[in-house]
Amino acid sequence: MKTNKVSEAVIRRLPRYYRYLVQLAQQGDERISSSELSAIMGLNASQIRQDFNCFGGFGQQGYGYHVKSLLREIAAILTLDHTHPAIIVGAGNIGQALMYFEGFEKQGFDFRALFDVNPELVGKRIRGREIFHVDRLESYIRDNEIEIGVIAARRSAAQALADRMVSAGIKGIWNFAPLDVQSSVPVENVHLSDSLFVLAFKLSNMEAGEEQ
Amino acid sequence: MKTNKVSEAVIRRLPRYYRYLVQLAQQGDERISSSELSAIMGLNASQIRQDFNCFGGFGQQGYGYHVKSLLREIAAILTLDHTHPAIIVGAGNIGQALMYFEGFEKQGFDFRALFDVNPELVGKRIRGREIFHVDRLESYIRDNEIEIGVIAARRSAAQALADRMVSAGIKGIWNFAPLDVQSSVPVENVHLSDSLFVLAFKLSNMEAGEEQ
DNA sequence: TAGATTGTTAATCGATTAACAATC
DNA sequence: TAGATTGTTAATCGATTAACAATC
Repeated sequence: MKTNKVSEAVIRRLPRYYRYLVQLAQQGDERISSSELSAIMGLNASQIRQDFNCFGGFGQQGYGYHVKSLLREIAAILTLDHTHPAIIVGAGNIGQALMYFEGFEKQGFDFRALFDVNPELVGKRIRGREIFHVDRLESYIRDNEIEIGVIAARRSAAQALADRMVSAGIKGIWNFAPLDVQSSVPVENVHLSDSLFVLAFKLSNMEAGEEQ
Repeated sequence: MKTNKVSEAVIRRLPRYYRYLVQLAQQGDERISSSELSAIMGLNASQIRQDFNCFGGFGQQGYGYHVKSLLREIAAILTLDHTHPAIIVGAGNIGQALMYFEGFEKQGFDFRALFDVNPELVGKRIRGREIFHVDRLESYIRDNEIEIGVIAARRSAAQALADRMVSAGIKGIWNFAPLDVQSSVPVENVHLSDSLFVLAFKLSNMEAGEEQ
């Protein structure tokens, strides 16, 4: 698996391939060609082949792609074949909702603890995972070799929390606060309101039937 | 405001401009040039000018952009200057968490009701908004002229819910279920796990310090 | 007026799509 | 072998960036 320089566009399509391949595998499909997959996903077949070939050839001429093998390869590329220890900072509605997501756990994302400043929350448990005071953030990250830090805190606290987590050795940040967190480690900003605003824009500006 | 053909890339930058302009306005800045904004946002100044000029010229040669005016223009483009009646289908953790987001309401998104199939949830209220049985989905949408339908239901129910909402006259769908909902109206798919997978990929594949 | 900065056209870059030889 | 479909190179398309005349 040669991962030289994969463009952001390709990376963002990988989880989508993964989703469709899981579905194909579940319905028992053994093989699929790039053109069949392109029809299902609404992509171009060439693009699909180009994308897969960023990571090495997974197909076979005259046959196409073996669904299970391809799925395993994509899962490996996305590192879904190992566990990612994670914590959630901010035990409010978003933090708690994320903790209840069963899908993440199945995919190897292990949300081990929550952190909050609210003394009424500290000590409680969400889905069996303890809420600690945020004072213990750094030591917990170090002691448990946490990889991913989820920011589900208020906007004003987000950047400082990111800095603290990075200094404690976190490897990546999943940010739900409505600002662009800056960091030396990879950050994924989930801007829910940005997405809602784009929808609102399209509501008024797209002609009927323009969307797939 | 001439909105001819604005590319998806430009549309997705608009909420980001909006966020930064809100901040600039809050800290009392009166004017900003495209190059100053480009430095703050990590974009190219030409791109910023090109983006704004998709919607008409908001600036003034030799001066730059008046922050408040520009903010008002971007808000209008994103239709944040009027109210968007919305409902949430699925009163589980995600649905409830979205209902508790105060930011959306301030921006004109009015989540008026929730819907669920669970009889233990039906009749309860979340933040003052009633949870109805999903049987009443279509009539509620029609009677209250709901624009936006949020899908916070399980994957298996998502597509059928989308179809039902569209047939009842919904104008756009904000989908949190982990599949690509197909629809004749605009859809914004918020794929949380996709975003987490991208982060996991970058964790292993990005060299230190590659991220901004 | 001189200086600054936009609006806009032109150049570049990168991503998508097409084409086809390789090969199962 | 013939047919099918990949892997990969080449062409196209669109988005980003640069340049500069217009103008406040």
